[in-house]
Amino acid sequence: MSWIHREAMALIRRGSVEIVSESELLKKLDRKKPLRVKAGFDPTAPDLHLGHTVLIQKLKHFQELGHHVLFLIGDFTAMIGDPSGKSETRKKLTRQEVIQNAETYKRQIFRILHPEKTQLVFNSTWMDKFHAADFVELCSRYTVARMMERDDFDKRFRENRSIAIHEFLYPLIQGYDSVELNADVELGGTDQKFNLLVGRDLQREYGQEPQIILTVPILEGLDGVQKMSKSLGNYVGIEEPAREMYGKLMSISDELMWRYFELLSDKDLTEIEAMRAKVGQGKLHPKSCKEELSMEITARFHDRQAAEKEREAFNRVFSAHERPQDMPEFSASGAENTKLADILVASRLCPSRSEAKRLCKQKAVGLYSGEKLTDPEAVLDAGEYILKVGKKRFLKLTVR
RNA sequence: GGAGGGGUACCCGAGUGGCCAAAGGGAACAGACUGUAAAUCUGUCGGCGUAAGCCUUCGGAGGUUCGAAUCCUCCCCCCUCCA
Repeated sequence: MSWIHREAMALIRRGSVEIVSESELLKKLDRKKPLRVKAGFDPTAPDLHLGHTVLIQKLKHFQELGHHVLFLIGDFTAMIGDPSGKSETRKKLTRQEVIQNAETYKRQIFRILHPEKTQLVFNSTWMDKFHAADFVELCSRYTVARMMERDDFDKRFRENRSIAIHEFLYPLIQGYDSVELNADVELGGTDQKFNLLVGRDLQREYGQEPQIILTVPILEGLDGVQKMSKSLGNYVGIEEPAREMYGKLMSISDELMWRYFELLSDKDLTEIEAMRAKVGQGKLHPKSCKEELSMEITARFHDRQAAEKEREAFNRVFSAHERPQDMPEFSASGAENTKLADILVASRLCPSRSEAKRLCKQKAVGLYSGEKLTDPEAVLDAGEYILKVGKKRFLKLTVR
């Protein structure tokens, strides 16, 4: 292997779980032609989070190596409906919604990918023209037995749980997309391995050279246990404000921090290991590592300055226990409107009066000076206050 | 086509006439401890009301009853088995 390949392979391997197969990939690289690198996305969830970026970063690596990225939006697949799971059937999307979601995707992925090196494709482009006969033809290229090799199908079958016929079609269509695109490489999460492999088989069936498949890990969410997903609420969206992003990252556990370093950071793996060792020996405080991580990620989606600003704000509020420099403002006037509980609700610091009363009782409401306000019915005198609810909710209040 | 099981608060799940705003767990929120970490402990966790209490909620719509998440009728949805 030439040194150029060695370098390229190192970048490609980083953070990947499996490559099928490396030797085939080397052969493709040898031809010195840009590879066609495919990854598919569901158009129904255009709110990307850090979990998606593991894969997108990998696409970027390929771009940096001069390859061609095909960002596939599975709009045809999505229009049929949701395949797996017991969850409620996903509503069908209109053409209009798909286009709109695609725009959102573009806005989000181009925070990472190079727009000029990325080709957006929709599988409806070719699937809409697919005839029933074509479909039968496609189905004839694969067997039930092979389909049943997929873990979840096998498991569900053995447990007498239902498998809808169309669920078999998804891997086939996804695989056929690779045929249509003549993909050299397809990326996906480890949970996609089966589907990716079907792509290889189908390409062979249709007389193409099989694609290389590269799987990346599924990122754990903020809870450190379940996979990051919007519906579980354990995610960091890539379009979130810098403050949210930085704050969420600072709140992850130390253990999870290393995982995030490995999968999300661009930091050298050996450096990460060295850092981890130092923390283990007590020579380095984990918080400073976490700051570095949070800074890097926040800066990636915003910029260095914004990240720096949030680090300061964070330390100011939570370490030095000072107030943040910017906070929402609210003014109230008239005896009727200056009861504490009413102000808390009107300023949206609390969702309801009951909640406000509860928090008062729990000594969660106070002034910035430290004085606790435990009576929700108290009427505030005219003046300026800085209200604090819990640790992170602040309000600049003016009472007239 | 036949037989059966089920739909309960953000999620899982107990509850089969009043003691049910509804056990338990998870999530979340707050307090203590901290590095807003984790872990742990404590408390809260539908709304309105200072409170007594009132209102809304147990798939949907009706009904029985002094009183229904619980009983009856119809409807909608999910699942399993047999064919």
